[in-house]
Amino acid sequence: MARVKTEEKRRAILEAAAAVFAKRGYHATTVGQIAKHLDMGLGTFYRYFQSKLDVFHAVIEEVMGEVTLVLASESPTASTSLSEYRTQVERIARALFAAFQKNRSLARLLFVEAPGISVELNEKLQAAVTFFGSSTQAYLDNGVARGFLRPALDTELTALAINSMIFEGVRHVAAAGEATEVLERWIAASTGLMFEGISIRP
Amino acid sequence: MARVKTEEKRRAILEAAAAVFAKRGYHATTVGQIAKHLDMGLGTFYRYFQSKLDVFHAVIEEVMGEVTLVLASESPTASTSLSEYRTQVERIARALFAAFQKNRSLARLLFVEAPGISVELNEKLQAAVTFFGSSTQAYLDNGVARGFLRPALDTELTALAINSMIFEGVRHVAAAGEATEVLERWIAASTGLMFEGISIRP
Amino acid sequence: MARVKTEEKRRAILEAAAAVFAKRGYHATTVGQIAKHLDMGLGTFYRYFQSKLDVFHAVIEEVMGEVTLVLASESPTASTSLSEYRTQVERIARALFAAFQKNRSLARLLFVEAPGISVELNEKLQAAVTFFGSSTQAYLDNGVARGFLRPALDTELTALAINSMIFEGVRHVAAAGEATEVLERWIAASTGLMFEGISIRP
Amino acid sequence: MARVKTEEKRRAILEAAAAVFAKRGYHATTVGQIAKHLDMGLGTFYRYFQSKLDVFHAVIEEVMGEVTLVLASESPTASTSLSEYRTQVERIARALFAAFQKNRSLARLLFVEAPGISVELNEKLQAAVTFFGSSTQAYLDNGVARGFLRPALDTELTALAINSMIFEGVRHVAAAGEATEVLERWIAASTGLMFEGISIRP
DNA sequence: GATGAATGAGTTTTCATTCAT
DNA sequence: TATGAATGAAAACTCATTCAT
Repeated sequence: MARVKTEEKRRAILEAAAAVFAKRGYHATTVGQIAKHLDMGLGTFYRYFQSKLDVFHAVIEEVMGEVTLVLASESPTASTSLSEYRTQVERIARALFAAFQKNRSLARLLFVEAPGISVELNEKLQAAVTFFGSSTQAYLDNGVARGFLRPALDTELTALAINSMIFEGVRHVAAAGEATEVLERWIAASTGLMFEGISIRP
Repeated sequence: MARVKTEEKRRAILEAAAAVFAKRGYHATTVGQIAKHLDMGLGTFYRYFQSKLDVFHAVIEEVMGEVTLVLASESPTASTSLSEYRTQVERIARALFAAFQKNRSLARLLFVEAPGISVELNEKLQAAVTFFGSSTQAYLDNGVARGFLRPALDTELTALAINSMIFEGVRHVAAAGEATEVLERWIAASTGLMFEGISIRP
Repeated sequence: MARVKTEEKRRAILEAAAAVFAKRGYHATTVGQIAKHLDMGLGTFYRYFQSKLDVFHAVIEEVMGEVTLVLASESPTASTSLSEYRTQVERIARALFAAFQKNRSLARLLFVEAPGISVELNEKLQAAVTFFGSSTQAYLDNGVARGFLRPALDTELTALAINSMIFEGVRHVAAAGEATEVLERWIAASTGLMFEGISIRP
Repeated sequence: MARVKTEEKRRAILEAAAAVFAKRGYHATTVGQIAKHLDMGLGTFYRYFQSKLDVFHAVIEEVMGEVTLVLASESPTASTSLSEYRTQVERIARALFAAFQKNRSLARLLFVEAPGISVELNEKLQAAVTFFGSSTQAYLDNGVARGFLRPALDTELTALAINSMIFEGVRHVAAAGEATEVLERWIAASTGLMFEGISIRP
């Protein structure tokens, strides 16, 4: 039971920290502000997290976990045709947007704050980007193998380029406030670019 | 003569600052480190820049200036055919890579550190991103008007998506050390994606 | 209980600050010296006062409060005869001397340091001087109205002149160390001057 | 000739320093400001004065010198009657007011800034006050000896009380801007107080 | 477990003074 | 003699972290 209570409190602190970090940024946030956000003693914070950096790591991991969850819910080899894959991509994109839509500032935290905080964090971020890259690459490889994507595709780097578009989309839409319309336009534009390119078809 | 010397010293401090900022990040950098990097008294720094933030602004503006220079050297309406435009895009990409190749960490500074430092700086960055966006959009509009790009193109958002790919490329190649080979692969992959998309042509 | 302890500590810092300020002057005093005076960490000071200027304001207000208290305990219209008024003046003078006797250097702080520190403080001081002036003027007006003071008296400026004598007396006696004798002489001299003037009576 | 030029320059710096000190106060004044006031190199200052404190001492001595000059132009034993002495006192008061009227802020410098700067300066000021005291006392002793002042006068402390009135008058009139009227009222009020006291004559 | 007072290392910034030109 | 670039000591202030209650 104490276990449960402890876990709950840790979770509460984590969420308060995420909120304050998202609002003020890592450096401008003080541990005192996080504590006050919960009407909690300053010292209590240190019973649940070792340091300010520690809770920031936890927040970032939480966010990365959600992204991972989205990716894990889809299979890279599920699609057998172009249209299936396109549908799958749109589904993934929407899920990612939704994850960040909950708290738009989290995107800023993840993409803007985090890499500048510590080498360790930056490496973790880079690892995640690489992981997302190989994940996307697996989808592309599947498409090439099944013959519905171009055979000459440099799947490794193309995967990175696609991911950058997706994450930029998250950033952009997150910045655009109430954004359902922008979201739809972004998905249309980026999947259009991704699947057909910009040049006119012969 | 004093004028010249002063300008030289200011430049030297600017470059030292850029180096240290790039290496350690804004917050982890102390003015003392910048001074020590030049074997210079701490107070001397303050003869040339008003504050740590001041020199950081100057560094960022310097970098943005170089990017602007690259874009300004090309005309959005110069290309009259698909192949001309594709050549132009590759030329711009190479020039951008070269600009950041001088000091690879500058990309990190610009894209990762800067937005989190001050509201003013963030706005400046956002303005630049928007500007680069409209610039790219002008190229796309030209292509649509001349009939060599898809007529249905959402040129505004597609421009942002393309830019995100390009800047991610800069980041990626910059991170890859000695990188001529990676650069060529990136350019091939991203222009391939950009012009033809990933799907097999009917 | 914490409330009480907090108030006590604040008071202790206030008194330590008064002592150091009185001894070394505002500018020559460092917050570190105040802290060391109490064998206290530097940061602790900033838990109780916002800044060095803040604690100085508090010290000055404390001193001005004591003076105001002395004046408030007497009524300008109480005296109905010359001898009553003379007794009242001596009583006020003694009370003022006593107030500053506790810590002699406070007079220096109030009259010498304070006006040069900040515009705000100077205005507060000027307001106090003006207030003490009108207070004294009320006593003089009472005496004129009751017919025991000279009818032609310029009560406004004469009040200021009298006050300057009194405060100079405070300063002088404060500077004279163990001073009962000097105090008595000063009171005799200044009330003699005040009531009879220096010229021989016809 | 060089001698003369040197003396002139020193004088110019002295006056510039007085002006800036008077305007901004000792601590807020920087040596650079004094130099700029003369369109002069910063280093040049140090060819004429050893330090910032050095020039401040010189400025204060200059002001005290003027006061001394006023006192020296009168003789404590010159007056042989009450009316002669009263005329003499008014003459001295006017001369003192005139000396400070040239630059009103000098009064603030002398009475407010100076005592807080250094122990040495404070002692010099105290010595001056004592000196002015004995000077005034000599006048009073003369009056008592010649029989036109009260024989019981405590001439030492009465002298200090009178001086405090006079200097407070300088301060007050100096603070009152264009002040001929205030000056006349002050002289009337303070000499009235000084010679006749406030009580009605029997 | 909870608290919050105490701490002091670490940073930015100023400016009197020096000294090479 | 004049200059002003260079210097670094000194001071205010912040805040993550500790620990006694």
